Amino acid sequence: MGALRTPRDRWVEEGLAVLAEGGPDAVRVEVLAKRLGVTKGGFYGYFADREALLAVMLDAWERESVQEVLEQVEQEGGDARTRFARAGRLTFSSDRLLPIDLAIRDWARRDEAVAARLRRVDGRRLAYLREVFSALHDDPVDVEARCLLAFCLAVGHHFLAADLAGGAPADVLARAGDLVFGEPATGA
Amino acid sequence: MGALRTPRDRWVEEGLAVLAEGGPDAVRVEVLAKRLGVTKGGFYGYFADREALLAVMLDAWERESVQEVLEQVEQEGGDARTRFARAGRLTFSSDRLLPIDLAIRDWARRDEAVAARLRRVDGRRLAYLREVFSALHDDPVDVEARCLLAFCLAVGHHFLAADLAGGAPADVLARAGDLVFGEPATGA
Amino acid sequence: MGALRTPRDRWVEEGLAVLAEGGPDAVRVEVLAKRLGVTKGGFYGYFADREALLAVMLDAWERESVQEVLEQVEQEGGDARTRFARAGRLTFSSDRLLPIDLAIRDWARRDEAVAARLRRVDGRRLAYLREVFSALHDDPVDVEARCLLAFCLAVGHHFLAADLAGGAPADVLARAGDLVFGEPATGA
Amino acid sequence: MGALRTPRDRWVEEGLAVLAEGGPDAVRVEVLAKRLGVTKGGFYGYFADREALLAVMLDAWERESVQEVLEQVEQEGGDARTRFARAGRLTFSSDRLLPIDLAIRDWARRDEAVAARLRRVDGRRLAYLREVFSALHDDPVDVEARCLLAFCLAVGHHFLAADLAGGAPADVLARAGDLVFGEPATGA
DNA sequence: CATGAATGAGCCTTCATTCAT
DNA sequence: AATGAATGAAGGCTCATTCAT
Repeated sequence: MGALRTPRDRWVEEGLAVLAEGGPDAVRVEVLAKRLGVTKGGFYGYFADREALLAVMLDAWERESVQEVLEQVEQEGGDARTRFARAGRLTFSSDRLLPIDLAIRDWARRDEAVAARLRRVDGRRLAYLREVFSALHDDPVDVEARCLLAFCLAVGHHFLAADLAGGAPADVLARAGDLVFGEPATGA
Repeated sequence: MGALRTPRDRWVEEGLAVLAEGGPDAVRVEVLAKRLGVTKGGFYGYFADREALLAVMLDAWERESVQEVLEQVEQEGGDARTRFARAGRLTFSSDRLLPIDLAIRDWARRDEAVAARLRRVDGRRLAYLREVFSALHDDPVDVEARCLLAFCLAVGHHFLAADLAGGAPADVLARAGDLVFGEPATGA
Repeated sequence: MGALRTPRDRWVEEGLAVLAEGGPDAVRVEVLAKRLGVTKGGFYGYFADREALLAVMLDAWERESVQEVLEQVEQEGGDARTRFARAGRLTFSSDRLLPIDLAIRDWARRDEAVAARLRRVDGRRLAYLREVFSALHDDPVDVEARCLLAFCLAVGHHFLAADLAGGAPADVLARAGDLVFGEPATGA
Repeated sequence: MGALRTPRDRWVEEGLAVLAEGGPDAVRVEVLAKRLGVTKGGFYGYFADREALLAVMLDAWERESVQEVLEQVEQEGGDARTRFARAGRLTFSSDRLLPIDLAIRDWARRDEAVAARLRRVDGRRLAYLREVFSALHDDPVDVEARCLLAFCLAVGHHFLAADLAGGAPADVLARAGDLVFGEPATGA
């Protein structure tokens, strides 16, 4: 998807790939040029400077990670938990989007402009989560608490290194999901 | 605590401070020298190169974040939830340790040697968590799921940017804790 | 006056404007293109390279600063001092020509080809000056000395920075003129 | 004089030499490094950036061209015209100072900070000139006019390219001096 | 012709590293 | 050990120039 649209887009695409791999400090004009097989001089025909590229990269990520994901989710329909799972999968299981998302989360801790963008994105995701949980629980505090847990689970387990992280067996993850969703069937 | 022990330790200390503020890429010999008020040439009397400092920094962090925290927790005693809360507070509420912990989590995603260390640390924390939850729940799968949730909650919410993150009201956080701990008494 | 004749001339015109503002180093193809609202690629349809433009710029300046000025001066007639004053005004009071003239004077100190052109131009101006002063003074040495002084006064005061430079009151400038022209009537 | 004092001074010295030869745009860190036989990296141990060097260069020039010249002039004594001639010779006949002075004059036309410095320097020179001429003439307007002429003569003829400039025979220059100084004995 | 795209050289600046003192 | 000085590699940015369309 978007292998090589305009040459400008290729810089953005490659920038996001490097961001995912090495964080914002690794996004260097020279590195991108080498990966794209062009010379770095050409970069400045598309962007005023490195900062400008980073901004455009964030624009692209913001657009892609909210609009496109939600559109796809709603198009396919399903009940609350189904749609939630699909949104989560699209965002947090995408080999492409997930590492970018995690890199931006770390970046946001040091750069207020990035934090503002992440707030916008997470805000929309949260709104979506609230909608899902509101269909399952009445108590507003309960809904908020479950939103928080779901979000932390989705994001946080990628920052965990113990065996429980990637290596958590399916039944443990499923049980954790049950706890968050509050399935009364859990105990059964 | 350990403000300026040996001059070598001061490099490590300052390195961890910069790591917390700007990530591993920001840990530059020149920056540390300026902050310490010495010349960078002296650095190489203590460390072979920049890599060596990073390794020693990780050693120091590993020691401090596991041994020292757990020692202090066990020394003061208390029931499961109390000891858990204290361990969490020592690790995740420390103005000093928390930002280092988060920086290392991100770093670990790109550097396998760092990831290995974080696995060791998180492994010990997880073992402690398991102990806590085993006292409250019998089903091993349940215990694992609650460990996972507790850990994700503790770590993950620092990587969230929406209003729910830092701005979550106390009652929402408390309810989330209840859900994780599975206190039947909460709803009553 | 010659605002936009042929598109080629517009490059020359703009080049001279930039030369006046920032000296020869500031005459860059990219800058001119931006000021002209075209792309720099088109430049090479008119000029072999940057050097060629500089040469054509000097051609244009030489033509304009000698032929056109003198033509206009002679056309209008008058006595020696009147014609001199007019020539001086046309050259050294023109918002357009003066800054170009000064820029080229400095440039000539570093580039022999430019110096050669300036010698041609100044030579013709000097010949004109000689004519003027010969009508007022008999001693050839006196004429030469007054030519030198008049020329230095006209050119030099633009390179002075003290209060006497731009801020010289009218009566001081007039008195300096009297001294150069040697009007015996001045003291009377 | 000042062949190789501190290594830092060598950068300044070389910077002034290049300024004299090629103007401020020619003062490039890389060029200076090559001329000094060192690598450009070392430059930044002495100066924050290229701008800082330019500022220090101007400091050095200002000091040298005012203090040192006037000190030497006054030390040796003599009558007005003698001291004036010596000051002029020290400033405008120095193979070292003259080209720097001319380069700075041109630079000052485009850079207000440089213009401010040149105003300071020219101001002090003008004060000195006034002193000289006041001893010879009573009328203040006359004194100012002769100051202006003397200054323009000293500076301006270096910006002239005609044969009259460098090639003016000694008797013409002497006569010009007579006109400026207003020697009544000239005709004798 | 004029444009968009790219090249390559040059320059500014940073920084890890070395070394004589 | 610590400093001052220097090195060399890297990376950001500019700009003259070329070329296909």
